[in-house]
Amino acid sequence: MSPKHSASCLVPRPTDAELAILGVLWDQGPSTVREVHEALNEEKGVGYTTTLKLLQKMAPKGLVERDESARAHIYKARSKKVPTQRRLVSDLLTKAFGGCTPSLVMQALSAKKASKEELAEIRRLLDEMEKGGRE
Amino acid sequence: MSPKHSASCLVPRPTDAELAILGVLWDQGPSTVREVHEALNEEKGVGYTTTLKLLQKMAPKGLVERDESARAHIYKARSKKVPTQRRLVSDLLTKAFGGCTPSLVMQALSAKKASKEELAEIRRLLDEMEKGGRE
DNA sequence: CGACACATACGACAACCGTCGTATATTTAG
DNA sequence: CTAAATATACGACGGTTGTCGTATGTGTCG
Repeated sequence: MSPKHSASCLVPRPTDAELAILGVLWDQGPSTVREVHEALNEEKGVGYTTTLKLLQKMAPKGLVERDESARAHIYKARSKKVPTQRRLVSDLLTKAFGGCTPSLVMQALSAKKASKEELAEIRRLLDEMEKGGRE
Repeated sequence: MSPKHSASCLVPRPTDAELAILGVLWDQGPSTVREVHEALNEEKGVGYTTTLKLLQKMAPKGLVERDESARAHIYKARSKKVPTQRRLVSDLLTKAFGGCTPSLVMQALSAKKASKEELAEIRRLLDEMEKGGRE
């Protein structure tokens, strides 16, 4: 039993709005409030102070950290992308699928038709998975 | 473009507690409040009136419907299992994975190690998927 | 210097979620 | 018939979310 994963248990599950912000930080790397805000507002129009407040609330939660050395504080994602994704999907798996992975995968595939390339990639994942850890 | 899916767009996304209740209704079929409550309380202890209120709030949302002909009202899931699952996973796909299905599948597989049988089943799904709708 | 742009801080707020207590009506047991 | 059990109705509340307005401090440019 590797003491690796489990990632971040103290960090709460990000809400939708928080996830959108994290997405920007994951994409762009450390950013000022304004940078986050503008990247976000390409999609939906929300006030600048809203983004600011969101970021401020996310810091004590451990979702982001900030560097206040400059006048415009720099925010940086603290919860990493992959563990967060894994956590969210794991949550959904237990809460909505009773832990049945194939069922979730099936719904994922039928929710959005995957391209031929994507299907091939998933197949490759299965191969690696079977080669690697055996149950 | 088949006018099939899209399922229920008026129905709001069920919250965690609502999803737990829907799970019971999907399993047991139409049930009284007490039946739902007791099935739910195998896991976690919550007051009877809490379950009652939840169900009452879910009715106007369209998540459940109720038959008040008997003294003990009978509640019945109105949002079906598979479309709801699909909706939830589709939501997660866009909000947390940028629509990249293989990434979601990969995280799903590494979140909970799937058994050999499950992996085989997923493979079967992929076969069917490739045989069926081509993009 | 003075005015304006821009940064953070922070209180307020409406909506929602899950929780429960209590009131009230109805059935059932004795 | 009366009392206990059981059902629904519903108000209330503490916590969270996402939204914003406003106050205030700090650069910058003419």
